[in-house]
Amino acid sequence: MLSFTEENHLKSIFHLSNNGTSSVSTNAIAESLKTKPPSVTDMLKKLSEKKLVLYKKYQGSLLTEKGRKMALNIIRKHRLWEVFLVDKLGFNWSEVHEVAEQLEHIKSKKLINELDRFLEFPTKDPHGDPIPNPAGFIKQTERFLLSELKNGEKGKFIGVKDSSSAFLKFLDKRKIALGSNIEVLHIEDFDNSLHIGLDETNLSISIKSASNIYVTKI
Amino acid sequence: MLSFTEENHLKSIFHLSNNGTSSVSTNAIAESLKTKPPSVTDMLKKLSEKKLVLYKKYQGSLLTEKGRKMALNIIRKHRLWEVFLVDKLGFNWSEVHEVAEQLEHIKSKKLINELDRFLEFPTKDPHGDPIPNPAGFIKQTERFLLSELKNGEKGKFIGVKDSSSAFLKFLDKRKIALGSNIEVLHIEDFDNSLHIGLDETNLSISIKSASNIYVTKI
DNA sequence: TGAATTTTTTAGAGCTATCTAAAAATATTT
DNA sequence: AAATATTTTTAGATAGCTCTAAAAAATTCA
Repeated sequence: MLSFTEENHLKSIFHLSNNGTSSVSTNAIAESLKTKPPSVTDMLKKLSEKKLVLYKKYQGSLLTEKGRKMALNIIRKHRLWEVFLVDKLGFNWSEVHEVAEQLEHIKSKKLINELDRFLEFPTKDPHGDPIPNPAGFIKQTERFLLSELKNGEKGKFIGVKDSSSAFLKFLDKRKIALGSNIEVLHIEDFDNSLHIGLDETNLSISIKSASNIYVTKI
Repeated sequence: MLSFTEENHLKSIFHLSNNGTSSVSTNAIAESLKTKPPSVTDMLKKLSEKKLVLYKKYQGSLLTEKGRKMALNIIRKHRLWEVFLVDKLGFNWSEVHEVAEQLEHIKSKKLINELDRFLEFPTKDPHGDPIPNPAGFIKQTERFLLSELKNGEKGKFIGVKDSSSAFLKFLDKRKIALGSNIEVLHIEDFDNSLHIGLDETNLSISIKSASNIYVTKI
């Protein structure tokens, strides 16, 4: 039985590691959990002993298959509760996260399976993220280039095609980050450049840039 | 913001004190929480500093009005979640307690008020216990133990005294459910066991069981 | 009422999770 | 490649909740 803190660390590592595929730095985990690096180091040792992460001093940490399954289970619970809050209780999608952060730690297999059934087996949460199945399998949603989206369509930024440092700096400067929601507001006729909505701001990017950005439709 | 442990102590004191009206012994609290008396003493000092209980060494403890309100709020949440689990997720009423024990500690006013509305403002939980309103007011109906009924009297089953899972299973097996109408047909002289009429069937139950069943007279 | 019993508290320790300050390792820059 | 900066770990401390063992107070009973 994992503690809340252990579960939160697993979840954080999962999110920071490209769904458990890459290695994550101690500082990144600390920042995402609003805690300090020494606390994370302690926890990594603990999770390593439980065979949930592979941890080597100064070398970052990587989820094991077991750890990845556990993280997916917590994420499954989090996202199902979000669906419940929005669909059944009328929460706004921006209000659900904090409450789901609490509900995701409730321990009861029956509860979560019955909730899943009650919600009629949803496949996406209110933010458009996929809900893992009970076995921890996550259906990869089809990805598109931002340049393939039509006027008015919305996408979530999930990756880049060519990850040259110049392009990554370009994205940083415009605050286009992994997970950003992007709406195509207008496509310019003469140069195919895109006017896009990003959080509260609007900006314009070239077709070349848009052809380098992967999104999932939401 | 109270911790889980603090909330559990308040709830325990409330239940042991006749709805917050009488004083409760340290040992009784320890037993009900499956913890040891020294832990309870520590907690009583803490709750006393927060003005939630009146505590004097060796004299037991009594909820303050503030403490009583807090206890009722936790009980409200517990019972609303029980209704949700039974009515919406199809839990058996003997399975809900353990999960509700976890759910009752979720902190979100909006969550519980929306849940209340979603459930259409129920007034009783699946065990027949009244659900306090948001202000902590609890409506009491006059209730009797089945063992207090005389020959020929009829009652409606509204709740149990001790809701141990063993006893709830006992009731399930005999199809004695909330709302069942029970008639006392005969009281056996030598062991005080009761012959009762239940819907279309008759059965016999021990005085011990009858002392655990609350009814309203009808 | 005085002795025995029970209840309750105190004292002291362990475990988890957190922190700050300082040391060690790694990465970056000139 | 050496100096500098950053990241990460270690060391040591604190707070919350728990325990056992022993002392203190209250209660029971003979």
